[in-house]
Amino acid sequence: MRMSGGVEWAVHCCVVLTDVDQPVPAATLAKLHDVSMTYLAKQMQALARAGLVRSVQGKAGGYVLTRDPDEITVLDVVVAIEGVEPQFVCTEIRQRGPLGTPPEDCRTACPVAKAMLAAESAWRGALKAITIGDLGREVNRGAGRDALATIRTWFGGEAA
Amino acid sequence: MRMSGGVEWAVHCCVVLTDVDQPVPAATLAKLHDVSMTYLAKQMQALARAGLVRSVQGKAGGYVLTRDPDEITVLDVVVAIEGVEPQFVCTEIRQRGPLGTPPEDCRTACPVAKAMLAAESAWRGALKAITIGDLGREVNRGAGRDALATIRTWFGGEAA
DNA sequence: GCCAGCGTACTCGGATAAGTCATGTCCGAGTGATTCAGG
DNA sequence: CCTGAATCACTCGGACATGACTTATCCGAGTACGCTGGC
Repeated sequence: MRMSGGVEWAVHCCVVLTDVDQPVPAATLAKLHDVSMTYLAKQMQALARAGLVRSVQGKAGGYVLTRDPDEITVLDVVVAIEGVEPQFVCTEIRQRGPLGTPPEDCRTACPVAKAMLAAESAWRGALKAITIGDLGREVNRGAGRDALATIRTWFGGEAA
Repeated sequence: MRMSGGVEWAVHCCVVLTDVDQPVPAATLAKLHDVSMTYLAKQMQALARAGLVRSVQGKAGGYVLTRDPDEITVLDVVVAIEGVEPQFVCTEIRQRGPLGTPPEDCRTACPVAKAMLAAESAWRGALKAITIGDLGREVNRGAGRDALATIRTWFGGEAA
């Protein structure tokens, strides 16, 4: 049950996209983080499909956030990359086998599934409570300076 | 990020082992749930390695819980099957690339990692709050009868 | 000096291989119950 | 009838194929910019 490593890249990319006013190409994002350019492109495509970022084609193209960073939760990014399928899927074991519970007695969810889904719900709730904007502010606070502005300036240098 | 399907089997097996007084072989557990006997054996091995169940060899052998069902949390079972590795591993992206944060500024954890780990912690907390004993009682309550006793009786018939 | 058209270079996007892990299976080692002979 | 050991059948345990998914990559489609030529 390991989370895709692409999620970490995607979240970081969203954070640095917080503070830009022009599209940033995937190649620049890859160079900034020193990761595989083509694979990161794949993650950005997923973000675009999910509607979190907007892709701009052409010479000065790239990616831009579609809405305010405070309106994008970490959960949104995770779901965009990992998909919407829940981590636990109940296969209704209780209905199988010689002593299987008859379907008419299965009005309520299987207790095992309930426990798993409750935990998953707690996980989602925690991810939903944090926005990309929060992360950006915390990055700046932790660095003791406006790190995002530095990156934005560097973006300008790369574009030129 | 899908959880192994074996976890569901393992939890159900632990629940039915709640109420037995003699070892139950993996073959019987597989027949009860109508699942692959050999693969379920693998899961039971993992539970034994984790110390949740005790294996008894020989003719009347099988598996028994090692401690009170109320002392075994669902998290214990999940960890036994899935392993202890966290679902999210921070690769310290912030330290890489031309604008990487210098290590001396990385005293505190990366905000992205902090968010992910907080969510994972919430997930673990929810799983830890539910015990195998809880699930057994809920199964009986949902069925409106002592379903576990029925299974125990059936175990006796299988052994004979 | 201004405008239209064209070429170009840069961007994303989906389709395509390789590696890794979960899934599913098999056979050998070990052990407790049974059985059977002897006292 | 009791005791003891040898046998036997049944159990677990780890080593071995298979398939799906994540990871990583490539090439083609599309578009905005910049240049050139004409007005």
